[in-house]
Amino acid sequence: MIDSRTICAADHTDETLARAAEDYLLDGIIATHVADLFKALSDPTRVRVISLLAHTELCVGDLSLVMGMSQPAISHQLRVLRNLRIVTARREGRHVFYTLSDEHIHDLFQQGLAHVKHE
Amino acid sequence: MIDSRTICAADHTDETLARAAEDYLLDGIIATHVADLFKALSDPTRVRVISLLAHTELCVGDLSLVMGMSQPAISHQLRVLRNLRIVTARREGRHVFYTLSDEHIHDLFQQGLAHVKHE
DNA sequence: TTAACATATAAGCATCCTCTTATGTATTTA
DNA sequence: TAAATACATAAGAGGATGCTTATATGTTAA
Repeated sequence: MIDSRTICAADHTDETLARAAEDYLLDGIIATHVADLFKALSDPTRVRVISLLAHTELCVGDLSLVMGMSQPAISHQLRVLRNLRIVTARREGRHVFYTLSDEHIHDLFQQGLAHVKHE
Repeated sequence: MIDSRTICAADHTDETLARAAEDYLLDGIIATHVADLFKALSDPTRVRVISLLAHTELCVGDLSLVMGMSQPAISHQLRVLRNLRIVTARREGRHVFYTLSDEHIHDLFQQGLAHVKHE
Protein backbone atom coordinates (compact mmCIF):
# COMPACT_ATOMS: atom_id res chain seq x y z
CA MET A 1 0.00 0.00 0.00
CA ILE A 2 0.92 3.62 -0.16
CA ASP A 3 1.27 3.86 3.58
CA SER A 4 4.20 1.49 3.61
CA ARG A 5 6.28 4.32 2.06
CA THR A 6 8.18 2.16 -0.35
CA ILE A 7 11.53 3.56 -1.31
CA CYS A 8 12.90 1.47 -4.09
CA ALA A 9 14.49 3.78 -6.61
CA ALA A 10 17.12 2.26 -8.82
CA ASP A 11 20.09 2.88 -6.58
CA HIS A 12 18.12 2.05 -3.45
CA THR A 13 19.13 5.10 -1.49
CA ASP A 14 16.58 6.93 0.57
CA GLU A 15 17.68 10.22 -0.88
CA THR A 16 16.70 9.35 -4.41
CA LEU A 17 13.01 9.42 -3.64
CA ALA A 18 13.18 12.52 -1.49
CA ARG A 19 15.15 14.50 -4.07
CA ALA A 20 12.87 13.37 -6.84
CA ALA A 21 9.90 14.63 -4.93
CA GLU A 22 11.40 17.90 -3.84
CA ASP A 23 13.29 18.95 -6.91
CA TYR A 24 11.73 17.32 -9.92
CA LEU A 25 8.03 16.77 -9.33
CA LEU A 26 6.27 19.53 -11.16
CA ASP A 27 3.84 21.77 -9.34
CA GLY A 28 0.23 20.94 -10.15
CA ILE A 29 -0.58 24.32 -11.65
CA ILE A 30 2.49 24.36 -13.87
CA ALA A 31 1.80 20.77 -14.89
CA THR A 32 -1.69 21.83 -15.93
CA HIS A 33 -0.31 24.67 -18.03
CA VAL A 34 2.17 22.36 -19.71
CA ALA A 35 -0.60 19.84 -20.34
CA ASP A 36 -2.78 22.58 -21.85
CA LEU A 37 0.01 23.59 -24.18
CA PHE A 38 0.44 20.04 -25.43
CA LYS A 39 -3.29 19.53 -25.59
CA ALA A 40 -3.34 21.91 -28.54
CA LEU A 41 -1.41 19.32 -30.52
CA SER A 42 -3.03 16.20 -29.09
CA ASP A 43 -5.72 15.89 -31.76
CA PRO A 44 -5.15 15.06 -35.46
CA THR A 45 -7.50 17.77 -36.69
CA ARG A 46 -5.75 20.46 -34.66
CA VAL A 47 -2.36 19.15 -35.76
CA ARG A 48 -3.41 19.50 -39.39
CA VAL A 49 -4.80 22.99 -38.81
CA ILE A 50 -1.51 24.00 -37.23
CA SER A 51 0.44 22.38 -40.05
CA LEU A 52 -1.32 24.78 -42.41
CA LEU A 53 -1.21 27.89 -40.23
CA ALA A 54 2.49 27.29 -39.63
CA HIS A 55 3.04 28.35 -43.24
CA THR A 56 0.26 30.70 -44.19
CA GLU A 57 -2.60 32.73 -42.85
CA LEU A 58 -5.93 31.18 -43.82
CA CYS A 59 -9.60 31.97 -43.41
CA VAL A 60 -12.09 29.49 -41.95
CA GLY A 61 -13.61 28.62 -45.30
CA ASP A 62 -10.26 27.73 -46.82
CA LEU A 63 -9.28 25.64 -43.83
CA SER A 64 -12.58 23.84 -44.13
CA LEU A 65 -12.10 23.35 -47.85
CA VAL A 66 -8.50 22.18 -47.75
CA MET A 67 -9.09 19.79 -44.89
CA GLY A 68 -12.33 18.42 -46.29
CA MET A 69 -14.21 18.96 -43.04
CA SER A 70 -17.39 20.84 -42.16
CA GLN A 71 -17.16 24.51 -41.28
CA PRO A 72 -18.57 24.09 -37.75
CA ALA A 73 -16.09 21.32 -37.04
CA ILE A 74 -13.22 23.60 -38.04
CA SER A 75 -14.67 26.55 -36.14
CA HIS A 76 -15.01 24.35 -33.09
CA GLN A 77 -11.34 23.40 -33.13
CA LEU A 78 -10.32 26.98 -33.87
CA ARG A 79 -12.17 28.03 -30.76
CA VAL A 80 -10.26 25.44 -28.75
CA LEU A 81 -7.00 26.80 -30.14
CA ARG A 82 -8.16 30.35 -29.52
CA ASN A 83 -8.99 29.57 -25.89
CA LEU A 84 -5.53 28.06 -25.50
CA ARG A 85 -4.10 31.27 -27.03
CA ILE A 86 -2.49 29.23 -29.78
CA VAL A 87 -4.07 31.04 -32.71
CA THR A 88 -5.18 34.61 -33.29
CA ALA A 89 -8.19 35.71 -35.32
CA ARG A 90 -8.20 38.78 -37.54
CA ARG A 91 -11.37 39.92 -39.26
CA GLU A 92 -11.23 41.34 -42.75
CA GLY A 93 -14.64 42.02 -44.18
CA ARG A 94 -16.66 38.85 -44.11
CA HIS A 95 -13.63 36.66 -43.60
CA VAL A 96 -11.78 35.82 -40.43
CA PHE A 97 -8.13 34.95 -40.89
CA TYR A 98 -6.27 32.79 -38.46
CA THR A 99 -2.56 32.72 -37.69
CA LEU A 100 -0.38 31.08 -35.08
CA SER A 101 -0.13 33.58 -32.26
CA ASP A 102 3.03 32.10 -30.93
CA GLU A 103 6.37 30.79 -32.17
CA HIS A 104 6.30 28.25 -29.37
CA ILE A 105 3.68 26.13 -31.01
CA HIS A 106 5.50 26.25 -34.31
CA ASP A 107 8.65 25.00 -32.62
CA LEU A 108 6.82 22.23 -30.79
CA PHE A 109 5.00 21.17 -33.92
CA GLN A 110 8.21 20.97 -35.93
CA GLN A 111 9.99 19.04 -33.21
CA GLY A 112 7.13 16.59 -32.76
CA LEU A 113 6.88 16.07 -36.49
CA ALA A 114 10.61 15.45 -36.77
CA HIS A 115 10.46 12.87 -34.03
CA VAL A 116 7.59 11.04 -35.66
CA LYS A 117 9.30 11.00 -39.04
CA HIS A 118 12.50 9.61 -37.59
CA GLU A 119 11.00 6.26 -36.66
CA MET B 1 -20.61 27.08 -48.03
CA ILE B 2 -17.70 24.83 -48.75
CA ASP B 3 -18.79 24.27 -52.33
CA SER B 4 -18.23 27.87 -53.24
CA ARG B 5 -14.48 27.14 -53.09
CA THR B 6 -13.58 30.26 -51.24
CA ILE B 7 -10.05 31.34 -51.86
CA CYS B 8 -9.21 34.18 -49.55
CA ALA B 9 -5.74 33.53 -48.23
CA ALA B 10 -3.84 36.53 -46.99
CA ASP B 11 -2.26 37.58 -50.26
CA HIS B 12 -5.41 36.69 -52.21
CA THR B 13 -3.64 34.60 -54.79
CA ASP B 14 -5.11 31.33 -55.91
CA GLU B 15 -1.79 29.63 -55.43
CA THR B 16 -1.73 30.08 -51.70
CA LEU B 17 -4.59 27.70 -51.11
CA ALA B 18 -3.34 25.13 -53.58
CA ARG B 19 0.15 25.12 -52.13
CA ALA B 20 -1.17 24.89 -48.62
CA ALA B 21 -3.13 21.81 -49.60
CA GLU B 22 -0.36 20.16 -51.55
CA ASP B 23 2.72 20.99 -49.58
CA TYR B 24 1.80 21.78 -46.03
CA LEU B 25 -1.32 19.91 -45.03
CA LEU B 26 -0.17 16.94 -43.02
CA ASP B 27 -1.23 13.46 -44.03
CA GLY B 28 -3.93 12.07 -41.76
CA ILE B 29 -1.88 9.12 -40.53
CA ILE B 30 1.15 11.23 -39.75
CA ALA B 31 -1.07 13.80 -38.05
CA THR B 32 -2.46 11.01 -35.87
CA HIS B 33 1.02 9.89 -34.92
CA VAL B 34 2.02 13.43 -34.03
CA ALA B 35 -1.18 13.84 -32.01
CA ASP B 36 -0.48 10.59 -30.16
CA LEU B 37 3.01 11.79 -29.28
CA PHE B 38 1.66 15.01 -27.82
CA LYS B 39 -1.20 13.19 -26.13
CA ALA B 40 1.33 11.70 -23.76
CA LEU B 41 1.93 15.17 -22.35
CA SER B 42 -1.63 16.48 -22.59
CA ASP B 43 -2.66 15.48 -19.07
CA PRO B 44 -1.31 16.97 -15.82
CA THR B 45 -0.83 13.61 -14.15
CA ARG B 46 1.18 12.25 -17.05
CA VAL B 47 3.20 15.46 -17.21
CA ARG B 48 4.11 15.06 -13.56
CA VAL B 49 5.00 11.39 -14.02
CA ILE B 50 7.25 12.34 -16.89
CA SER B 51 8.78 15.19 -14.88
CA LEU B 52 9.92 12.56 -12.39
CA LEU B 53 11.00 9.87 -14.84
CA ALA B 54 12.99 12.47 -16.76
CA HIS B 55 15.43 12.46 -13.88
CA THR B 56 15.30 9.06 -12.26
CA GLU B 57 13.96 5.58 -12.62
CA LEU B 58 11.10 4.96 -10.21
CA CYS B 59 8.84 2.08 -9.24
CA VAL B 60 5.07 2.32 -9.23
CA GLY B 61 4.80 2.56 -5.47
CA ASP B 62 7.17 5.48 -5.27
CA LEU B 63 5.44 7.31 -8.08
CA SER B 64 2.18 6.77 -6.26
CA LEU B 65 3.69 7.97 -2.98
CA VAL B 66 5.43 11.03 -4.34
CA MET B 67 2.46 12.15 -6.37
CA GLY B 68 -0.06 11.47 -3.64
CA MET B 69 -2.31 9.47 -5.90
CA SER B 70 -3.72 5.95 -5.70
CA GLN B 71 -1.70 3.08 -7.12
CA PRO B 72 -4.33 2.08 -9.71
CA ALA B 73 -4.55 5.67 -10.92
CA ILE B 74 -0.79 5.73 -11.48
CA SER B 75 -0.80 2.28 -13.07
CA HIS B 76 -3.58 3.42 -15.37
CA GLN B 77 -1.56 6.36 -16.65
CA LEU B 78 1.58 4.24 -16.89
CA ARG B 79 -0.31 1.87 -19.13
CA VAL B 80 -1.32 4.79 -21.35
CA LEU B 81 2.30 5.87 -21.57
CA ARG B 82 3.38 2.27 -22.19
CA ASN B 83 0.90 1.90 -25.04
CA LEU B 84 2.24 5.11 -26.54
CA ARG B 85 5.76 3.65 -26.16
CA ILE B 86 6.76 6.60 -24.02
CA VAL B 87 7.91 4.61 -20.99
CA THR B 88 9.51 1.23 -20.53
CA ALA B 89 8.89 -1.16 -17.64
CA ARG B 90 11.60 -3.27 -16.04
CA ARG B 91 10.76 -5.80 -13.39
CA GLU B 92 13.10 -6.33 -10.45
CA GLY B 93 11.68 -8.69 -7.90
CA ARG B 94 8.34 -7.45 -6.76
CA HIS B 95 8.94 -3.98 -8.11
CA VAL B 96 8.47 -2.67 -11.61
CA PHE B 97 10.67 0.25 -12.52
CA TYR B 98 9.70 2.74 -15.16
CA THR B 99 11.92 4.91 -17.32
CA LEU B 100 11.43 7.14 -20.31
CA SER B 101 11.99 4.91 -23.31
CA ASP B 102 12.79 7.79 -25.57
CA GLU B 103 14.83 10.98 -25.55
CA HIS B 104 12.18 12.58 -27.73
CA ILE B 105 9.72 12.93 -24.89
CA HIS B 106 12.37 14.35 -22.63
CA ASP B 107 13.17 17.00 -25.23
CA LEU B 108 9.51 17.86 -25.79
CA PHE B 109 8.84 18.03 -22.06
CA GLN B 110 11.76 20.38 -21.48
CA GLN B 111 10.76 22.58 -24.39
CA GLY B 112 7.14 22.74 -23.31
CA LEU B 113 8.12 23.53 -19.75
CA ALA B 114 10.46 26.29 -20.88
CA HIS B 115 7.71 27.84 -22.97
CA VAL B 116 5.27 27.81 -20.09
CA LYS B 117 7.77 29.34 -17.69
CA HIS B 118 8.59 32.15 -20.09
CA GLU B 119 5.18 33.75 -19.88
C1' DT C 1 2.17 -23.83 1.03
C1' DT C 2 0.50 -19.79 2.89
C1' DA C 3 0.74 -15.04 3.64
C1' DA C 4 2.28 -10.59 2.43
C1' DC C 5 3.67 -7.45 -0.94
C1' DA C 6 3.85 -4.88 -5.56
C1' DT C 7 1.59 -4.17 -9.53
C1' DA C 8 -1.87 -4.96 -13.19
C1' DT C 9 -6.39 -5.27 -14.69
C1' DA C 10 -11.67 -5.03 -14.66
C1' DA C 11 -15.84 -2.64 -14.19
C1' DG C 12 -18.19 1.41 -13.53
C1' DC C 13 -19.02 6.31 -13.16
C1' DA C 14 -18.57 11.12 -14.21
C1' DT C 15 -16.62 14.09 -17.21
C1' DC C 16 -14.76 15.71 -21.31
C1' DC C 17 -14.11 15.64 -26.35
C1' DT C 18 -15.26 15.71 -31.36
C1' DC C 19 -18.30 15.88 -34.49
C1' DT C 20 -23.22 16.64 -36.40
C1' DT C 21 -27.41 19.49 -37.50
C1' DA C 22 -29.62 23.62 -36.75
C1' DT C 23 -29.56 28.33 -35.88
C1' DG C 24 -27.61 32.94 -34.70
C1' DT C 25 -24.61 36.98 -35.85
C1' DA C 26 -21.81 40.10 -38.54
C1' DT C 27 -20.68 41.93 -42.99
C1' DT C 28 -21.30 42.99 -47.73
C1' DT C 29 -24.03 43.35 -51.88
C1' DA C 30 -28.25 44.11 -54.61
C1' DT D 1 -33.91 47.22 -46.73
C1' DA D 2 -33.50 42.37 -48.06
C1' DA D 3 -30.66 38.67 -49.52
C1' DA D 4 -26.38 36.38 -49.60
C1' DT D 5 -22.02 35.29 -47.57
C1' DA D 6 -18.75 33.92 -43.81
C1' DC D 7 -18.36 32.54 -39.53
C1' DA D 8 -19.80 31.51 -34.61
C1' DT D 9 -22.50 29.15 -31.46
C1' DA D 10 -26.03 25.77 -29.37
C1' DA D 11 -27.55 21.31 -28.45
C1' DG D 12 -26.95 16.74 -28.58
C1' DA D 13 -25.10 11.94 -29.87
C1' DG D 14 -21.30 8.83 -29.44
C1' DG D 15 -17.05 7.85 -27.90
C1' DA D 16 -12.81 8.64 -25.23
C1' DT D 17 -10.68 9.78 -20.79
C1' DG D 18 -9.36 9.73 -15.68
C1' DC D 19 -10.35 8.16 -11.64
C1' DT D 20 -12.61 4.90 -8.20
C1' DT D 21 -13.31 0.24 -5.89
C1' DA D 22 -12.62 -4.44 -6.24
C1' DT D 23 -10.06 -8.21 -7.78
C1' DA D 24 -6.40 -10.81 -10.25
C1' DT D 25 -1.51 -11.76 -11.17
C1' DG D 26 3.20 -12.32 -10.12
C1' DT D 27 6.97 -12.35 -6.65
C1' DT D 28 9.12 -13.02 -2.18
C1' DA D 29 9.18 -14.42 2.61
C1' DA D 30 7.63 -17.29 6.49
